[in-house]
Amino acid sequence: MFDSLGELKRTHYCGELRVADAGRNVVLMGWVHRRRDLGQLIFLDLRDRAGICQVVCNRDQYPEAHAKADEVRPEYVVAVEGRVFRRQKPNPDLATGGVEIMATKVRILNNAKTPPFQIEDSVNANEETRLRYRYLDLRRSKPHANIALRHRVVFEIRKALDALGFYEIETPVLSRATPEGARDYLVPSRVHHGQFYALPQSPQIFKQILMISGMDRYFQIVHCFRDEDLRADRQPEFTQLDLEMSFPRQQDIFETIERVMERAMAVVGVTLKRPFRHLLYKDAIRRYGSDKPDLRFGMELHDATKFFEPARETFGFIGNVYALVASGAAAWSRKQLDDLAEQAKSAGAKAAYTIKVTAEGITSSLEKTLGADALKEIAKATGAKKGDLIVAVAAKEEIRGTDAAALAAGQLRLRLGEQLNLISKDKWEFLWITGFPLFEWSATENRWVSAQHPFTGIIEEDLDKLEDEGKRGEVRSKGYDLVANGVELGSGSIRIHRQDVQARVFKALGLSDETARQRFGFFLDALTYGTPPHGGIALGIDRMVAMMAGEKSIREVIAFPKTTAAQDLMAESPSEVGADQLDELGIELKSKEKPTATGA
RNA sequence: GGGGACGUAGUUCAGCCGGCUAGAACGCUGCCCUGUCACGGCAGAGGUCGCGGGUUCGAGUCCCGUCGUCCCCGCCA
Repeated sequence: MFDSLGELKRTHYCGELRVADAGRNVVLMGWVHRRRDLGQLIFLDLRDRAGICQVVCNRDQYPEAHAKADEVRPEYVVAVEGRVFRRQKPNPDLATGGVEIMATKVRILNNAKTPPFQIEDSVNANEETRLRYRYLDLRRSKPHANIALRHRVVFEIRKALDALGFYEIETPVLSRATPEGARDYLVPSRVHHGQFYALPQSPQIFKQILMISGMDRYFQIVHCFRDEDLRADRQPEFTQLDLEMSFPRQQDIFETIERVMERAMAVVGVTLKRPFRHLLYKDAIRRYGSDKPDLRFGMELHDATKFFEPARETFGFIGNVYALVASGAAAWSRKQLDDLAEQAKSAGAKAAYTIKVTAEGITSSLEKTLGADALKEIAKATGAKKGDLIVAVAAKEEIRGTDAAALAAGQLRLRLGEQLNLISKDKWEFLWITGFPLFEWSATENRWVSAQHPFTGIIEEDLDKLEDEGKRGEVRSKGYDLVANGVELGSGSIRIHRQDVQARVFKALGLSDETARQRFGFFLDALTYGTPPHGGIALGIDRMVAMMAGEKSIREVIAFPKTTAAQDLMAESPSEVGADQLDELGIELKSKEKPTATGA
């Protein structure tokens, strides 16, 4: 039943044919999307990556082609030779709907089992099935379009950076473990038993060394690895646009990225306003309760602490109180208010205190405690209008070094923005966040840790605070984040290029000279041989493309993603390895799990 | 590590307070059909109700455990 391709040459993609092609002899190749058998006539919808085209097989005119079409089933791979005809009854739902192919020859190049789900965007298969048969899933137009979009975005990024004089340089995938930060993926060495490579969490040190090497401008579209639990926006291996420049002002890095983003966004027809907005970290927290604020809507936080001061003990709240104005929510039902209280709690608030501003006046259960005048003042201070609901929150618990109440209010702001439909889907708000603290307090480790990584530069006037334990939380870094629509797309910094400053940071982090040498010795050595001022950034390609594609999960823009249990359902990785392989690596398993009755 | 949702034909799902000989749609198989395009018509096949245990006269349904997928918290410099 199978035919060979022979000398047959494809002339067009199925999806490209138009009325202007009528009269042409063409050869198409693709998958049988659907077959409609009317007896004398068989219609085949032939599909390839460009789209779908209808093929007609007529028993009277071309009996052999018809006989082949009779054998064909969905997802068979076929070649069709024929002539393009203008259709008498066009199909407006199809890009190629104005034409059809009268088949003179049909060749069956391969058969196919009945697929577990139909290759059709409108047919929902659950993600587990889709991932197990990812090759079939990717035949569908939406997943295909996402992967194609990713290609175009990455290609534009490469073109933009090439135009700006960047070299694309590959850095090692087998490297060394860096105990700071996320858990490493380790690869055992066969040659050196007991020693391990680590897969890079980022090429951070290598790209800085490339600056020391005089490469001046480096970039890489690079896979990075972190052995941490997964989320909709987190995979164990993910792709970054990593770049680094020598002798840059912060402004130069911003301009570079803004140009790159401008070209990338143009792929989906979005024109970005340059330059991007800037916001200081402390202002982002104070005004939006987030270090990655979504600026597609307003609803800024109002500091209402002083109004709530008389109730501090009664309510037993700690820290500050922030108020949000939910416009039009004064009319919310009891159930909606209950939901709001629930959401406030899950956002980290102790409770949600509400004040209704209506034509009849200002009403709230807070009146007893705060007094009617205070309510009026709050309404005035927040600018609430009639019909609005003021929601005030305090933090559930204190978090050292951060304003927990602001963060809770920020979370609530996002949910309210969504509920009140304030977020327009086609808006794009990019901004830079700067002025981050260099250190943050780690409650689990009970010490100061780098907010970003230990090579982040320091604002000069704060250098003196490095040695002052009490002021460590006040040291500002030269780091910056790129935020778009409330999503952190990337972060970077001007780096430390002086070894004396680097040594002081390690000391402030509580790393002894010895430990620092042990972990970063080769890098510290390199720093001493004439390191230029340098800085850079890394952007998450998966998140970027997911946003552009309108997808919630980055799995939708990764060809072969892993599940939340870090498995590849198609390739069935990770997998056990043979005893001989382990033996070669000098590895002995501690205990081998007995396969369960239900096991794979 | 913790919390939540889900798991029933190939697929997506329904199955109420325990009575099921487990249904629907799509898909699949065979036959018919010259203008279909989610073709249509007729006939048919297809199930370890994720897995294990328990309660019960009786379990898809209730209970316990377990496995898997997804979402969230922790974690992710």
